[in-house]
Amino acid sequence: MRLTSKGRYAVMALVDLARFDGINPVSLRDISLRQGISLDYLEQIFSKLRKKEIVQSVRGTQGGYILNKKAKEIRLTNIFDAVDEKVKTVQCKKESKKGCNGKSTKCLTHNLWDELETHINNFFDKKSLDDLVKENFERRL
Amino acid sequence: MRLTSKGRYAVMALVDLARFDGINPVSLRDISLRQGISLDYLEQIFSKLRKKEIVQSVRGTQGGYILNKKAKEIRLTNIFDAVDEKVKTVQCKKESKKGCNGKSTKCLTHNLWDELETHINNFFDKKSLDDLVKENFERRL
DNA sequence: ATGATACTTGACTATTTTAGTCGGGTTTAT
DNA sequence: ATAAACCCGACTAAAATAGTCAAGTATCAT
Repeated sequence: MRLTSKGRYAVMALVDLARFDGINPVSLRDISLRQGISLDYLEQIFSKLRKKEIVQSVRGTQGGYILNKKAKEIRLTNIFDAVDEKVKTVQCKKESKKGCNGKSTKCLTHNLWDELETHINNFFDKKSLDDLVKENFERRL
Repeated sequence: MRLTSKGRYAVMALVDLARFDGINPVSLRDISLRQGISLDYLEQIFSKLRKKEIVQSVRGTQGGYILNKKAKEIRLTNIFDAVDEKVKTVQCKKESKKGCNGKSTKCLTHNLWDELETHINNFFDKKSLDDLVKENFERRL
């Protein structure tokens, strides 16, 4: 299982943004340069973040993005959700009446994968953007 | 992040095998039919499991595979490791002196991804094949 | 012996996902 | 006016995934 760049970049970019937040909007160009992420790709990512109301945009010169909520209230879950970084341990649709692999019953390991999914999501639920900024700050002392 | 079929199938197949283990070798054909997994694909998977000494093969008619260790001693970690299902949260090579994304320092969120990796691997370390067989048995009562 | 069953191996391929790129906008401060 | 920035949709190359396929070899039952 691997984390995709989109999810990773979204978090990196938001941590970067959060560190400067409250003063001026931060432009994607700056984030792109600091974090080494393609500007075009960042635009895609921030478009999603804006639609999910995690950030607000400021257009025009001197524009950029600012957080739309307190960093403490933004959790990894929210970020990943916004950019469609989902945790998927099974193929089978949840809604489907059928079991896994086209069988009529749930596969032998269905519960296991559900547990795993919960385990990972718990981690994402616990971490807020604020936590990340603070951890990062402490590391630098 | 998604779990690949290879990893999922490996675990499903081993749980299936473990339930019949101790009596006779279990053929991949049977596992294929019961679990709805392509026989050819199972052969690839079991080839890896055998090389990592998780199963033993018995050739010829009435042949198949048997566990090479006690189910209690086989952990998800071992299984995933055998079939190259790795947990990868960062792109950057561990060995590389350089940081992430070609920068000279570690990325702002490097610690986070390391933590996540550990969190997931802990889950895999705790679960043994025996646990899975038992859980499955209890569900059926 | 011989046929059937089952493991063994390696190469090949189609599909899907990922990770972007590209080209055109629109808005706004200076 | 113009440059800096956001905005949007379509396109594409590369990688990973999920298999398939072909040609074996070993062993058992008869």
